[in-house]
Amino acid sequence: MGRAEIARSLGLSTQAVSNIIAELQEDGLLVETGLRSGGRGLPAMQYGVNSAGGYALGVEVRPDAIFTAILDLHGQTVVTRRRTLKSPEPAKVISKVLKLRDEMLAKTGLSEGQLLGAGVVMPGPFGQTGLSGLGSDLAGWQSVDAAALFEEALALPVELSNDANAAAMAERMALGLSHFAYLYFGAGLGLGIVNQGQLVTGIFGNAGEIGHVPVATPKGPLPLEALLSRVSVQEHLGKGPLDIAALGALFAEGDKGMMDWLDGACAALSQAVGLLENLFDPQTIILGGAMPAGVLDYLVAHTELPTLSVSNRADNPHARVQAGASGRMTATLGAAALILNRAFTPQAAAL
Amino acid sequence: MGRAEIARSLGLSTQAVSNIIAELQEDGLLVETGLRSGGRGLPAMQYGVNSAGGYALGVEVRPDAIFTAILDLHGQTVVTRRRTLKSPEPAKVISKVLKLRDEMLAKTGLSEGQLLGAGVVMPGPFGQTGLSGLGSDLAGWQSVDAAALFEEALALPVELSNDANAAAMAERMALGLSHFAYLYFGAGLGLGIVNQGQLVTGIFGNAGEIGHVPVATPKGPLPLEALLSRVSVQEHLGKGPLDIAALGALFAEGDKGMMDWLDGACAALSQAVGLLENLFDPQTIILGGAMPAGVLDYLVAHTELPTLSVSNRADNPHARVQAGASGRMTATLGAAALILNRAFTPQAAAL
DNA sequence: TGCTTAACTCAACCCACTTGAGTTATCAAG
DNA sequence: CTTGATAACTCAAGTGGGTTGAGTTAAGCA
Repeated sequence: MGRAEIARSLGLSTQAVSNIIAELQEDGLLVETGLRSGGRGLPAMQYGVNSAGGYALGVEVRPDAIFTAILDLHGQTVVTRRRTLKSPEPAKVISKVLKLRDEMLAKTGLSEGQLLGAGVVMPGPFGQTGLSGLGSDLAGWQSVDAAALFEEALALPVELSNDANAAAMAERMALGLSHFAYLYFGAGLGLGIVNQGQLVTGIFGNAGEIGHVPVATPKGPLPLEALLSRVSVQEHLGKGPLDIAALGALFAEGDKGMMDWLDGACAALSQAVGLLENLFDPQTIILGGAMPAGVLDYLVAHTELPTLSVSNRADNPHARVQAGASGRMTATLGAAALILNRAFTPQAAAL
Repeated sequence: MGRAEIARSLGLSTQAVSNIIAELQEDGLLVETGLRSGGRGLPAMQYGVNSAGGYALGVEVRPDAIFTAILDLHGQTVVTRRRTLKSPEPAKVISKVLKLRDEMLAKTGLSEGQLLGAGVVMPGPFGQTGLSGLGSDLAGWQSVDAAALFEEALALPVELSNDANAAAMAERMALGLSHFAYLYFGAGLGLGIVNQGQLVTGIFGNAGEIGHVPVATPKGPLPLEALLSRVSVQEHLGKGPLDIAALGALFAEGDKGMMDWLDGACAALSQAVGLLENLFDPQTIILGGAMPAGVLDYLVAHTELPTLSVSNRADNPHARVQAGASGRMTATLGAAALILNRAFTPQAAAL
């Protein structure tokens, strides 16, 4: 955008914008991106964010592994790292994260000072809740203030979030949506809710625990997670743990068990879609996370969209359900996106 | 609060606060509320909002009636009016609303200029959706820009909302909660969701359509609204339309049909509570609206709270479910509260 | 009685932003 | 090719909402 255009959209004078641009340019956060073509008057000098003006660190802590990534200001992945973990004990996690950070900085030639902040993803729910002890929480972290711990160790501002919320914010950056629900395939099934561009986190950051919501099946009500999650495919197939590539291969060859599971998953998803649409009135519902892209696409294509829904309207410009980013690193990249999102969106302190 | 206290909590200098207070006092929005007692130093002059500094108009349009109210800046009801309506045709509604406003102004001796804005409540969902034509929407309003229409007719800023959201905001003012879900008994069952002090409205303002969410019953899944709403009591009792007083009387005398209905309602509410808690992680869930207070209290007392919930935690300072304001005017007062809420909370324009 | 504490005022200052006039580069009509 | 309209941009002076720091007042406490 040019100065005048920015000024109009911000309600400032062009002079003010000029001053601010000069400052940001000096700090290396903005770069000229060429002159505007066509139109009357003096051609406007265009500006854009300098992708190298700063970097965001993303950290995902899993029970058995740590994933890290660095994104630039354009949201492009600069470098990623994965490391297995013997035990998720806080002290070990912290030292491993520091090591991975240093490795990534060394490899890319970046300095610690160029990191704007760190997004940290950990399995929720946070604190002692009625869902604790179901295997989804992280041993040794129940009574630890994780955000403060990382903040001190990394000497960076930290945003703590669960996997689904982080992945949702990454998708928000990519698609520019303001209202959506994000169904995230992790160990179980997570949900990120974005309303007016802001995450709906709940009072303790535990919003979006959709996995335990019951859905109707021919055999009676079952938790959504029992029909729509990686664990549920694996149990349905009965071949033990399978990684994304293995699931993708089974899907590609049209494996009977897989297609069978998909039938049940589509039925469950259809109910979840109805629920989410009627509760949140989103622009769209996005599926993403640790699932093969083909499976996500199949779910999107074959899920029956409920008619009894506020989203069943003729003037809806978005697909009601769509596939987002897939793969194992989705949440890690989303963690870093939390920092970018914070840097780029205005926050009002609510009373 | 005194100047120094305000300055600290706002991060401004005392001088800046002094200047602003002087201005607000001149405009009649602030009044001195006496000196602080006890403590060292010069006793602080306390200030509070002048309840007579402005007034908010609340309008609720129903298929067969119009309710209006005026609240002062403390949220106190100044005057209310009800008028039946033969047809909810836009032109008739507008002229009736103007008449009611003038009546209320005349009765209280207020002037039009003292009204800060109007909150308007209409039955949702807004626009053509998959839930249209189910009897909940208002004839003649489907393709009308209601907000603009009221804005022009009343020459006031207008906030348009559905009944549940409006009632939720009224409750927010009263209880000072930042995260909660509000189950509102209207014709059907509405839901208002507040996260970080802001309403979760969805992209078209239709969020919170919980009435059609299925819940499990011994006879198979039924819409929540079929078990937990005024219509459902009436159908269960089979005595035709009953007003709040009649329902309250039946409840007081322990009517068999009523207690029977309450059993089913509690079971349904229990499931709804689990759903809302796991999706939103609220501080509390509030029941309110057009139901006798006794019935709301009974529901709160006898609903089994699900254990499999993120809200089932020892350190939760709030009751998980509680009763809010009951009665027929709840949403109307909530409409006016929308204006007060807007006046008192900072809004960040999201990109 | 005198010291400490704290709220508040006064007056000078600061800085982000606006205002208004002037400059430059492009398009389009004569 | 010339001329005028259009639009982005710069320069320099001005403005207002805020800060800063010193001084004033009134209460509690030793």
